[in-house]
Amino acid sequence: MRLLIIEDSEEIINCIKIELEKIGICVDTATSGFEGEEKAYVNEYDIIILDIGLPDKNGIEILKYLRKESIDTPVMILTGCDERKMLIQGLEIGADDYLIKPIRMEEIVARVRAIIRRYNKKSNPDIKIGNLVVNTSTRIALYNNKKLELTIKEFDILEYLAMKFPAVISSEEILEHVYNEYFNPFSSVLRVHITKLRKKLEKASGREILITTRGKGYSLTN
Amino acid sequence: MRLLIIEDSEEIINCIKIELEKIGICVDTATSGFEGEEKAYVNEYDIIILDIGLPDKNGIEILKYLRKESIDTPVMILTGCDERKMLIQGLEIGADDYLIKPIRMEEIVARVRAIIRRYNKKSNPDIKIGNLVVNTSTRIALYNNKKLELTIKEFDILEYLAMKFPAVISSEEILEHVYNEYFNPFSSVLRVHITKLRKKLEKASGREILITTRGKGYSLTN
DNA sequence: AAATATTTTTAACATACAGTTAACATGTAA
DNA sequence: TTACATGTTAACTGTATGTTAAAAATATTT
Repeated sequence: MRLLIIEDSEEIINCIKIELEKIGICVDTATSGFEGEEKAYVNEYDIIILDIGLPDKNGIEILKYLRKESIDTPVMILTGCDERKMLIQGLEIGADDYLIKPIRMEEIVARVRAIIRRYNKKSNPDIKIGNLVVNTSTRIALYNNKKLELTIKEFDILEYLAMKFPAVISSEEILEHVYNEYFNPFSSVLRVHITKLRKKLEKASGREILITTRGKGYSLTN
Repeated sequence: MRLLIIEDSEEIINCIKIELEKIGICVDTATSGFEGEEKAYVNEYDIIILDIGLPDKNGIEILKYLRKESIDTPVMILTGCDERKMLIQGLEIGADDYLIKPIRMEEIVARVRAIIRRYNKKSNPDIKIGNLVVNTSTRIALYNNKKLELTIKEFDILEYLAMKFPAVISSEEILEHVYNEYFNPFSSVLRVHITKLRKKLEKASGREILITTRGKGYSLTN
């Protein structure tokens, strides 16, 4: 689960980030409207928390821009009590929730969780590739209806490859989605996870499911 | 089992709360429409009891809002005898039951039970998982027809896992349904209860019944 | 109302496992 | 052959979960 906060106050950012990371959410941050738009455009987030009162750019503009680019990520608006008018506008454009500052942290956490829950319920969670079934909401993967015992990271990787099937996905892209923005591209974590995941898939299917295309990346077969 | 009452009369709230807590339901309360919406949005309830005649906000509005946010928790409407028209509306929008004030308390209890059963699509209150029987109305759990001596909290946890069998349920979700809104998600209570419950189940069955799936949560086997 | 027993919660510590790192191995393309 | 990309293994680290004992809260008995 990956989230973007667009908020100019470093203090607020830090509080939110710490709380959300505690519950296993991967948090990216942007301290200006432009940076926020950029990141929201380039990366795929599950939730965006958006401050309306940014110095360089109006939060409503950002929201409009996102919806225009058909980025339909749920957006939660942060607003000071003097910015109520904008809030109404925001809700009309399609924000999913709002919070008025000053904020209680538990409240942020509770609401983010609520959004995630609802989002998971709505979306159709099964991805099927041949005999492989990946359920994104229960986070269970089956091969020939037999459960694969995957760790969190292994599942994350499999899920991402399954979502993008049959594309060949580069190591960088996988790392970017499974980790937050500050991952180390020279680390060997991914190679290790790939090895383990590949073994589990091969054991369950008796054949090669996770394929390497040298110089390009990884993909699944059906 | 966790329930929310949205009702402006403190007196009625207290009566209902006391009665329902007697049968092991964990009750949250809201004395205004806004507070009710807020709580229903943030927390996950198994049932909501909703008064139609609230001072600040029409009960029907609240129900509409909930359904729009795809909160599909069963809702039971409370109504005075002069508010019949609204009742019809409520049922159309998707209320699950209604009661006309003044209310007999046994009736509330009976109907709440009925809703729980209907919601779990069960005609009798027994949940059977292998040799384990969990009776949600007498709150007695048997293994091989022998009674398990469980405390209230242990039973609550077992009941919730049994209701969701064979799913793996996260610690958070269990806490959210077994405790009221003021629980601390970083506490170790659940781990302690799980340890004790697990021991009792193991002693009665001679094998492992309550399973941990690291990173995901707990589940029962049959 | 006090004394006692039971249950629940807290907190400190123990353990097991997933995640990561790093060193080394292997394979492939120029 | 060399250089680089990818694979493998094993040790290390950090985090999630398990355990225990004692404190706090609650229920029960006297």
